[in-house]
Amino acid sequence: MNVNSSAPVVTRFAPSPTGFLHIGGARTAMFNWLFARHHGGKALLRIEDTDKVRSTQEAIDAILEGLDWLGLDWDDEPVFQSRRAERHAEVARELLASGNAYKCFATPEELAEMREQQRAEKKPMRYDGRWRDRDPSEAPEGAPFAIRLKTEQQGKVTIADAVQGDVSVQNSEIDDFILLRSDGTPTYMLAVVVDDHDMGVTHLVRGDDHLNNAFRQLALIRAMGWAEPVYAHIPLIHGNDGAKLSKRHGALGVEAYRDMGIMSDAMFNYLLRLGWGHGDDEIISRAQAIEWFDLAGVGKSPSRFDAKKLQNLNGQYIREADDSVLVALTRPLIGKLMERDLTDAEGELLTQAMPVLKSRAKNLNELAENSVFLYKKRPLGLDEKAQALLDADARHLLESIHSALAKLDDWTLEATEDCVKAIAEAAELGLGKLAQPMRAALTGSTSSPGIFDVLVLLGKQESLARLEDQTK
RNA sequence: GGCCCCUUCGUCUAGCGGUUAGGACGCGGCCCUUUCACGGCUGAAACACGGGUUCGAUUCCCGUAGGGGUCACCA
Repeated sequence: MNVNSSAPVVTRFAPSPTGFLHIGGARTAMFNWLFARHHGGKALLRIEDTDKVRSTQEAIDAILEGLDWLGLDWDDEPVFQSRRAERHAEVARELLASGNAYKCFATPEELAEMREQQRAEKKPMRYDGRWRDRDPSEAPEGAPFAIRLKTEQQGKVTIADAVQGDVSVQNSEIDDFILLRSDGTPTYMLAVVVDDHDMGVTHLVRGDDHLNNAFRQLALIRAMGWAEPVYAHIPLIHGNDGAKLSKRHGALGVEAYRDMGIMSDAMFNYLLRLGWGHGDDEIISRAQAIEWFDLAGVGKSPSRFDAKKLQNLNGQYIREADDSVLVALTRPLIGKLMERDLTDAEGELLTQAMPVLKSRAKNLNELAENSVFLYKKRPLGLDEKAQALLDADARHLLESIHSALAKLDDWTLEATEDCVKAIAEAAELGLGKLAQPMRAALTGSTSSPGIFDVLVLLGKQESLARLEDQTK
């Protein structure tokens, strides 16, 4: 039945460029890519830009960029569906010649009326086959016509879906749909089937909103006598309210998550685990994903997008990432916050600070924000909490800390810590009593990496100066 | 409305006839602690319902309910 199942795997991702690459599309792209890579096959890209009105170049760029950000690469050149209209029409004509399709002279108005009546009678709304057996000569001379597929009317079809299992539909449910419009342009149904065939696609991995279409497409494939692909209809991703993810329900473009400071690897991992599982594994690298991915692991029920979990995953990826990678990603963000580029020396400082910075951020933007204290110009502006912390007592303490620290020759974690602890003991105060004012003075805020890390990172001169700024 | 699909903690999932129903996020508690995080330990939390089949159902079958998808000369 599935003629192609033993052939080398070819998958395709076929977005229509009417907007950005949203989460659902991104995951579909990933699954196609993963499946092809797992089997050592090809992953192809096709831009379904036949809707001239809604398709835009900006959308094409956004989609390409989104895929690239996710680390998905494609074999061969992308196919643009709009450029293949002539081939689509050729197939329609072939079907007409072989008697598998026929001319339909019904006008759009006439069909609208038909549907209206069906609705009124509460009957299923579908083309009633009024031109199926009529002779074209009955039509007015030179009248425009559409070409419809002559579909099977008896029995039923079943698709052995790799995700959904066997799905059957009565043939009577499938009407004679249009292949070629009266203006000679191909419909989506024709275009997909022809392109998938011509591109040699063996496995169709797509959202299950296409499950119903599969039956129509299969009818067309059989009429042409072409090899049947394996279908894999993956459940949709729902928004937090359980409805299909749409722009209204927070279906953001993939680049929005990038701008939120999500790392590509984290996004990839999160999307992978949305609808697909491999035992108890949560953190899965790309390489591991390619090795493990299969259609059997794809769940049948829709899943909801959970931003909290994405954030958590992102935090884990940040903690595990190489400092150099994080520096490269964060440096431009800091530049934006500072409204100037970092110097090389400042970049070097970021590298040194990264180990103590990265466990405190769940996204790259936060990481950048938490880093700026390193580069702020004196005297530092203090945030509200820091301000409140520095009362007269605290400022006095800062004075003694400053003078003690000033005497240190050895500006290390150990030396500074010993020094401050000695002061705390002498004053019979907890370390926190000293550390918080110091933090306020040194970073301008009440939270930061360990205070001795800050001291060492800032260096003796800058640290003492910042402390002194707040003794007054 | 017709047709199709789905249903394990709030969420993502493991499970594929016999388990104290496991993990992760989130939530609560405790510990660590100079803040914030990290980390460690720990607690609450699920098989939608009703019938079968079976010695035994979360697991297989059938209904019910709920949810979703789809019904264009859009893609």
